[in-house]
Amino acid sequence: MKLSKTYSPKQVEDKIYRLWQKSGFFNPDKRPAQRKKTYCITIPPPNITGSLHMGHALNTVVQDILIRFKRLQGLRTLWLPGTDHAGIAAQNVVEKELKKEGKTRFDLGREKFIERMWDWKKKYGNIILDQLKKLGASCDWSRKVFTLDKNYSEAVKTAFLHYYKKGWIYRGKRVINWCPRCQTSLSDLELEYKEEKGKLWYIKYPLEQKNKRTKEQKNKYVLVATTRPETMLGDMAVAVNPKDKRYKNLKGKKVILPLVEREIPVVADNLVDPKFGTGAVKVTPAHDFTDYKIAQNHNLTFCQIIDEQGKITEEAPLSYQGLTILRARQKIIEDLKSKKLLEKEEAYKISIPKCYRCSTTVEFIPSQQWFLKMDKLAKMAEKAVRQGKIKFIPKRFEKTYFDWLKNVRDWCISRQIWWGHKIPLKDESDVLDTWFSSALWPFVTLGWPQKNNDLKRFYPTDVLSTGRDIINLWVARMIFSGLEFMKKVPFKDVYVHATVLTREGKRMSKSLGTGVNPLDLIEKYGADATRFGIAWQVMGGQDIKFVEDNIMMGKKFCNKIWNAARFVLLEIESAKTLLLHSSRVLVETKNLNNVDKRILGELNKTIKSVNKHLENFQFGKAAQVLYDFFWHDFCDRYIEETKRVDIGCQQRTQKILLYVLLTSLKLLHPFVPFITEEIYQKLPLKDKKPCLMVETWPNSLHSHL
RNA sequence: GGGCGGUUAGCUCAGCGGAAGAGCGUCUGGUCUACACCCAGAAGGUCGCAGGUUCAAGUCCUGCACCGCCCACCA
Repeated sequence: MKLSKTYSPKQVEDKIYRLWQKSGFFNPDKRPAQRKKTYCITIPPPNITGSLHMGHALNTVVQDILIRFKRLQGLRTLWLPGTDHAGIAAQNVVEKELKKEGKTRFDLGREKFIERMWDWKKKYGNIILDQLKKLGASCDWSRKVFTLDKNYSEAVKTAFLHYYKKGWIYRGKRVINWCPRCQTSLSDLELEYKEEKGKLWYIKYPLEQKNKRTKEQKNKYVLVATTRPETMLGDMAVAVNPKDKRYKNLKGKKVILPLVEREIPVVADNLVDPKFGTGAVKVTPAHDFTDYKIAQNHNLTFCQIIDEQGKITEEAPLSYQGLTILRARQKIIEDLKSKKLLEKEEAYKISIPKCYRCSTTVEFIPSQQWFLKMDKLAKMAEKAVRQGKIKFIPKRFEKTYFDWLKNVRDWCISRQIWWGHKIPLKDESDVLDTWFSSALWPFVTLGWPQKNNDLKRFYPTDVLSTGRDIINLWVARMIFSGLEFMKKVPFKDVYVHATVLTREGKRMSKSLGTGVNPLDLIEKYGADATRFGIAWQVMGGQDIKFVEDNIMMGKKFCNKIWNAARFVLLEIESAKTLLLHSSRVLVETKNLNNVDKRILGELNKTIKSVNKHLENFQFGKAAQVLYDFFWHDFCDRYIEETKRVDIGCQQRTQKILLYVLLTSLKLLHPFVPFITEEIYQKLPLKDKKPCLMVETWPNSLHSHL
């Protein structure tokens, strides 16, 4: 029973984690004596390519606190873990490996390449889950799911065919986002816009001259402003706003598209912003979404001049064919200059769409793809939140969700990569957007489409905890999928956790070396200290500027807990037979002196406060309340008082010491599970549970104190 | 172009209508037996700026500035 003077996490953590795993109590079916009520969180499945960063750490801490809290309260608690196959992201990693060998995926062929993907997955795919264990995550590993498991694939197929039969999935040639490097389409949410310095070029589009002898018409032209002159090769019109008086006379006229020498009409459309540039814009239906709409409004045809490699197609004049976009741009500018058709150029800030997985500039090109109709699904998803069936915490993130749903376009669900779920139709070689399968996560993990026991018991799940960057990418799609396939929302609360930033308030970035590796923190301070320090900083959804000082505070606090326990164990050593039933509330309340009453009263307040804060996702507040009680009320005041106490009172004091310690351990356990478990294992209690993890959460009973 | 969040002690943050708080850091003192990753105590803030509401405002309202994030069809 002798404890070392300082707490050493390394001697405790792995041992305790093994103890938990051996107990089987992460699995709700193995845990004895619990209430019927369930509590379930399906983990946001990390990508198999991922390695733990501070965002994961924060999210893991949050979820594990909730799960352990509810488990102690006696609920049938399931935290279901798993990983995501991460289509493009994972494929890119293996393609990079291949590149080192001087090969591409096309050299291997589809089948071999997918074999290679699975090899990679087997080797590295579970690393991140092992890292979660280091943090103490109490997931039921026996239920672990991977989004390409056989059952999962079946479920995806079922879901696809369900939509297909309903007529909500259709195939069509549309302008889509295309990554020339990944060689695949991307959904709107898979783009990241980056602001760059660009230019705005003003180009003269000469008016068609029917009668060459009319002098007035000579040298007449429409001035058009563009940031992407190369797309002019595919222009099918020039458009102006119908209310724009400057161009009143141009209606019905035609202009000659420079360099191509093609005749194109001037059209009037409300989509044109008269304040931009000259108020007259070029219309390239094949390579711009707005232009595509304008083209539809005026029955214009396409002319695709950029291909899937990002090169100029044969639709363009010969001299430009095969050039890359940048080369084509240069040449076009030169050619325009020499023809004196370039009026001027201005510096201009421009937002460039980049592939969110490889940062290559994305092109807009027409392509044959599969789409999922969004109108009805979006309405369902919106309604569920409006009716309060799902709550966002903090509430303001509802807005992000509603705004997206309001304007959402049909979801392009086909991808031209190989790693993923194949579209389950004959002669289809495309795979589904990785988010199509992720969208089914909360119920497929529980067994859907089979109607098994887990699905019945645990769906709808209770909380989804996630970062704000995937509210639409993932959360919204889970919500409508849940409503469509289960007829019920997939979770009741969406907790949108803080973003962990650097001390300077910037995004943590691996490549810039500004990231903090949680594993380093665990190594340096211990898992409990890391958890407590992180939880301490979780305040009302506010972003966290990470400072390591807080982890140090966590470490000191752990040491304080350790030493308080040492003291209590020393104090009660003399009382050979013990003392407390772990489940019994206390001790008789007579014979208490004021010091006793005070500590028990404070303890009582602390229990109430911790309950309240945890129910409200106020992790930082709960941590601070506990810290304050344990350190100041218990250690600084009560323990110091007991050192002065008369010998006659000892036994009562011993009981209170043990009682307050035990109760504190229970309250602290969700935050610092390892150290509290380790101490619990050493307490002399009469009817000790096998683990603190499955003890009974304290009631706040002694209000009369 | 819209929207959201932030601006409080040297640092990171609580407080959101009634006498300025925590952790870390700093300083002073202490420590024979739980802990120096300790104890007792102290210093340190005209609560971003300017107006307004109120008996009373970090706390509510209006405007502005700076920092950060999100959305958008600025071609």
